[in-house]
Amino acid sequence: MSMKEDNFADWYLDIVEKANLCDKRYPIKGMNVWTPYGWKIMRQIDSYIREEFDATGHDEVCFPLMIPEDQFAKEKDHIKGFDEEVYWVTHAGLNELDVRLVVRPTSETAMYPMFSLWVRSHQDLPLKTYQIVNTFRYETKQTRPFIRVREIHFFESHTCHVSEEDAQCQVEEDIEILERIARKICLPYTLLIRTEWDKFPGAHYTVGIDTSMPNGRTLQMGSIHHYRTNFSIPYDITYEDENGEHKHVHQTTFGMSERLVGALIGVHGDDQGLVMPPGIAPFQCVIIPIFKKDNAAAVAEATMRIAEVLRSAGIRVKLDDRDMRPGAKYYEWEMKGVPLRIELGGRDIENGVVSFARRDTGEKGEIAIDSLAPGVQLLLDAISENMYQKACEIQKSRIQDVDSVENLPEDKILRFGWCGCEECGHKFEDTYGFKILGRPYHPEQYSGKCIICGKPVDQPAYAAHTM
RNA sequence: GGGCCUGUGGGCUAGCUUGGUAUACUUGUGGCUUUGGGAGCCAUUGACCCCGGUUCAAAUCCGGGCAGGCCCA
Repeated sequence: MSMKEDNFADWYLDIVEKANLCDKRYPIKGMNVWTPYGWKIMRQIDSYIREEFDATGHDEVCFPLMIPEDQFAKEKDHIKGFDEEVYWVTHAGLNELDVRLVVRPTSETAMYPMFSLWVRSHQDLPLKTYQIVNTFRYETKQTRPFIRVREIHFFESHTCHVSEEDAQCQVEEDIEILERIARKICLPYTLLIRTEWDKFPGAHYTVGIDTSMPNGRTLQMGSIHHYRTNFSIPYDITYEDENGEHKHVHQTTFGMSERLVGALIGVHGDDQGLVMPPGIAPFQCVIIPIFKKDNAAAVAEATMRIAEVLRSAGIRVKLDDRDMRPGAKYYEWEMKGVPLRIELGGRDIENGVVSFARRDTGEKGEIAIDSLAPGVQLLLDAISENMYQKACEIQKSRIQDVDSVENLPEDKILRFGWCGCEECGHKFEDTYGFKILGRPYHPEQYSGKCIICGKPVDQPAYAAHTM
């Protein structure tokens, strides 16, 4: 039994520590320091997210961190949902503030009063914006790096549309973007419409994006919300249509966070450490020179040359020329999850090759120096594909159909019948300790009976223990 | 929300029951040496979470705080 499956909690913290992804010693619970390697990973993910959202017509913005209390409280469900987990600024200098300030837990209430100024005509729509900022939530539960923190590195897109249908199209576009991001990070996911009691406060509906972790629990990596006019009414976001009528906009949001980092650690890592998906690895390939006393200069020169060849082919390369034994470097870069290691020594130079080792499979081999860049690219693509397939298989194997409440498997995602009523839902959750993740966003082939009341249903529900 | 456990150099850790000079390994730094899977030798820096209490004396006992970890709802 591997450490990863056997004791996920210790394994996870060990990897975070040894790969040096963050420093947990900052003296505020749930607020960790992003150290260089961890931040490089986050930045790679952010860059790709930016690329995707820019390419689909979204504009990046950046709103203030603080929100006046009265502005925050306009949407009643929203304030109720966040009441117990926001940070308050109550003083400034020596004065107590007349209007307290909320430190944003998410930015709807910061943005929407401004949106009401920005949007006047149907020509201003759709309004598609996003920002990547830190948000704050006063978590009272146990915190864990990247997975449950109080200061959250957060992506959020916010859009306004002329109609519910238009907003619905935006949800569809978000799902396409999500698919590309998930491929890049090699993470499988499920899209489930959350229960009424678990949806985002103020939303018309919420689609949860979950992935499965090695301890059998699910981790929500993000969510997509359709707000209808639930926010545009209290925040008065209206436009004038072609006929001169004033109407409320329909809104959506898409949120993702640093949990993507937590997910990729958990899904891809092994007992040797992190395994980074090539798509977002800060270093896709590390080059390690193998010196001998008499060939040091020639080897150093050759490694610099191949590093340059790979770099100019657009590959993110680290040349590790530190004065250490090669074995020590292998262990270190394996821990950090670099997808491909390239070794170059006297023997390789003579043969006109470089030696490589794959992080995902451990496979070793050689690449002819003449076709270095295409050879490396081919390997990176193969690693990415292999990681994705492997993760998908594992995720699939964790979903289990159940048709009775007898002997529910504790470490599986349950697929079962639920009539959809709150009474049966709460009864199921409270009695068996699973959380209902929701019902599929994309309808599935299904016919069964509600596991509680026995009413026939044509769509399944999913439930699991969550991180 | 409820319960349990823990806090000692950068990391990991001994010592705590029974109060009295703080242990090992690792890392860091300087040097010599070495490089196809964690090399070796020498020298050296570096710690009892915070506040209060008990005591001649507290890492050790007591109370509170902060921080970390686990389990249950």
